[in-house]
Parts: sequence; structure tokens; C-alpha cells
Amino acid sequence: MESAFEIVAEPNRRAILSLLASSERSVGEIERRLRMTQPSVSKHLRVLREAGFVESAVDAQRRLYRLKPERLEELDAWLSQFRRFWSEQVDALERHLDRMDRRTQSKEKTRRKK
Amino acid sequence: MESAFEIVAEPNRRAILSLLASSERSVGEIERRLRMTQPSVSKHLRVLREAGFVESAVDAQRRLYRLKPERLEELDAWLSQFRRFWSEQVDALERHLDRMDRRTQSKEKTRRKK
DNA sequence: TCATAATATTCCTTGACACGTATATACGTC
DNA sequence: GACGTATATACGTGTCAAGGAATATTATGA
Repeated sequence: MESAFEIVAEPNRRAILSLLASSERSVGEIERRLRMTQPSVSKHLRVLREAGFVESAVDAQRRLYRLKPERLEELDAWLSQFRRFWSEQVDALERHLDRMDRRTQSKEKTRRKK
Repeated sequence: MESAFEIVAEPNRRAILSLLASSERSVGEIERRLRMTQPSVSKHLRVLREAGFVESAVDAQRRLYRLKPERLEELDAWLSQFRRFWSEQVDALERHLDRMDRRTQSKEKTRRKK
């Protein structure tokens, strides 16, 4: 279980990572938000920590876990070889629209993605 | 084994997908290029096909496998929630440099990534 | 020091899946 | 129609990781 892919293959771990994307959390918070048992949360956090996806800080009895993005970036890097398949046509258009968006953010032109 | 993540968790399958990123291939080509046994290739291709990552076309006795990018796009979509973590600062700069690059491609300014 | 809260760890069981070997199926050629 | 090539499938086996229950550890506060 070394590769970043195997780590994120587990649904509960993906849920934890998504949760930590918004802000750092204690084990108990994760437990309640994701409706997982405490040992399960701790075990998954251990895997994530040892794999370098998260890091923890001691806060009294609690431990606060926060995201470390490097390993996720690996996934992104691997995916980059395929990105042309879906961004080929869209690419130029997207960039253009994004730029328009930034320039007209006040006008609320209601361009919603997908 | 339904999620796209579980599918790409397997190293040999990732290798196959990477290989198919360059061009479509027959089973035998994959077998030789990746030094895998033929049954292993066939089994992984079956998994990839049933999961929608590849599709096959009959060519005499051969079957040519080619990439179907939709499922990979799922991974990209999931990753998007984290992308800000590593592209926040770099983002604007990257775009800028990329544009510069395109405009000065003849001059070879030697900007290497990382 | 005792009680309680928060988190980590251990043990056990179970299921999934990747592999190898062997065999089956399909196609093309003589 | 027999043979060779290309690919698919079946079967048996070993490994490994996830889950549950119980217990251990660490910190806090009275």
C-alpha cells in the first residue's frame, strides 16, 4: 500500500480528505461528520498520515488533522498525461471564458459550469 | 470494484492506460511492451473495459484497445477540490509564464519546471 | 490520585483480488 | 478441415487490507 492511488482507493479515506479540504478537524469531528466508528477513523488517519496525505497537531487531548497536498499532487501529475483527451477542444474556450469571467465578475453573467 | 479509483489503484492497469494514452494497441503489443503475461493483460483489459476506461475493436484475430477518457475525467473532477492547494500561488504565475513561453518559443529561454 | 474524555492500537475474521497454469474459443491460412 | 496465432476464460491459491470489538494510552480536571 505504498502508491498514492491505493491510498485514495478507499472511499472513507477519500471522504476524510474531502472533509479536510475545507478545514482541519479533530478525530471526533471526522467521526461524527462521516458517521464512522472512532477506531476506523483513527486507522484511516494513520494510513493517511504515514502516507503523507495529512499531518496532525496535538491540541490538549485532541489531535487536529490537516491536509498535506503533495501526495494528491502526484495523482494530478499522473492524470496530466490524459488531460488532453478532455481538455483539447475545451481548453482554449475555457481559458477564454475564465478570463472573461474575471473581468466581468461584478456583472454576474451566470455562466455555470457543466 | 466500482469506483474509478479502485480501478486505477492497480499498477499494471495504470501502465496499460498510460500506454494507451499514446495510441491504441493490441493485447499482444501490451503484453510485450509491459512484460506481462497474456492472461494478466486480458484480465486487466476486461476490468478496464467493463469499467468504461477502454473500448475494443475487432481486427481479425486481434483486438485493438483504445482509451475512453470519461472515467479518468472523474478522477480529475474529484481532484479539483484540492487543486487550489498547489495552484493557488502558482496559478497566475504559471499562466503568465506559459503565455510568455508560447510567445518566445523560438528564443529558448530555458525555463524548466519544478 | 481518580475519573473521564479523546484517541490509538491490538486481535480476529472475512472477503476481495491479483497471479499462474491450464484450457477454451475465434480467426486466418494452407 | 488441420494447424498456428491471438485472445479470453476457469480454477486454485496466497496475500492483504478493512471492519468490529475490546483494550490500551494519553491528557485533563477535580
